Amino acid sequence: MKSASKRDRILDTAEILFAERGFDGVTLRQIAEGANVDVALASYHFGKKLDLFRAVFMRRAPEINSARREALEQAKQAAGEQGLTVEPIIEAFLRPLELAQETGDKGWENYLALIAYINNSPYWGQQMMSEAFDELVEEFIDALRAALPNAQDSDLYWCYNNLSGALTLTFARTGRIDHLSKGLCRSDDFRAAYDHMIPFVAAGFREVCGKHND
Amino acid sequence: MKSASKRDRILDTAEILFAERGFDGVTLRQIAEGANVDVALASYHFGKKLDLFRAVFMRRAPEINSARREALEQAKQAAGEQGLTVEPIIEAFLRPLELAQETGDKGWENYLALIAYINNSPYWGQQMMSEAFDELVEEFIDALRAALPNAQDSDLYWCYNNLSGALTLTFARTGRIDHLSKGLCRSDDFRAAYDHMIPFVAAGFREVCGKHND
DNA sequence: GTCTATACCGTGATAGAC
DNA sequence: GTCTATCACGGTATAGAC
Repeated sequence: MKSASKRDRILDTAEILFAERGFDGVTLRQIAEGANVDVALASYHFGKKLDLFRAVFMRRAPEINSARREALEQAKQAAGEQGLTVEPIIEAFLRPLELAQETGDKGWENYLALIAYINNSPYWGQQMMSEAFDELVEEFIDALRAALPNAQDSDLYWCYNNLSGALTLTFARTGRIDHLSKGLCRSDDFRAAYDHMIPFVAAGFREVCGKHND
Repeated sequence: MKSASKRDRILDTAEILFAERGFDGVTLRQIAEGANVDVALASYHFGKKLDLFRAVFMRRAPEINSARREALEQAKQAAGEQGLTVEPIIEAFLRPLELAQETGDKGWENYLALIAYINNSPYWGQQMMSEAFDELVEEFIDALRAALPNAQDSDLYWCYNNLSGALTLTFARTGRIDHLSKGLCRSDDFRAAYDHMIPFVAAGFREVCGKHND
């Protein structure tokens, strides 16, 4: 937290703190202290506190979107003529997030926790999440619609809601599952989380959206 | 917000505000104003701000736990000899929450949003959620273990994690699904949410935890 | 352009007087 | 059981140094 530009250090520190304590739980002074810069520098670069928050949130969103888009494209290629099925679509939506962990980049882990905070916040949730991710989510819904031709649209969206909730709780890494399972599961084990989430979610989609398909 | 005792008015107002803005997003002065009491009265009754927060969170937890426990008991009765299957267990876990909406009690809706906030917060999450709900969750895990005799324990807990995330995102009523679905789904329509969540989650459990059962 | 020091003024939580 | 007073801390604007 010394080598990067001051502007980046502010973003990095803010990311950590916002992820941990939310928007209101963090002060600009804490961020400045963590980034080793003057209090006023955040305002200089980003304007109001909320603008800094948005800047942190929007910074990494495009990277997630392209990684997911690329994974979906590759899955389409691999599927070829017969078209995509549910499982690889879900896989393409989730697996790119695993890389965030594998690279050992703490910044990414914090960023995912920040998504969890925003996605579950009635106050910030709708507006920011939609702005950052809805366009890409629509592409995945389209793919799912094609894979589940008898699905009603409302069913698809409700199923996506289930997926989104399960995913972002994992992002939050609250440690609750560690305690509940007496150490059997660790909430920071993204690999295990996705290994269980993908078949879980795929089965859910098929059950709810594939009924008239039997 | 005038008839109840001042102590209750503080709890009710705090519940609304904490649900909307989280712990740090709310001030004691706002709570006092909303409850029409003096600023210091909250401290008198509850001690520190965090103690008030805990009091709000712990107030309704036992009611949820008994409603769920009772629903599980009834499902067991109904199943009789052959024992419970997955679906009615999930149903018993989720349907009691629907009553919160049907009674039109805004307090309950706010309380559920508060659960969403806590469940997805790395900072408050593990400790408070576990204290309030883990004992009962273990009873449901036990029931699921019996219904899915070939399941590994870690699989059960990961699946519960998916359930928990999907459920609490619904609690949060962020309005995102409204926007994403262009009005087709409404995030405050708990009935529809559970109608889709129950088969979704049940299928997920069977898929992940029933594999060796085929 | 990038950054620091400082000052402002409103609001925060809380202790102690009433 | 209630209200007041206090004081630290909040975000932000500004003036000017590098």
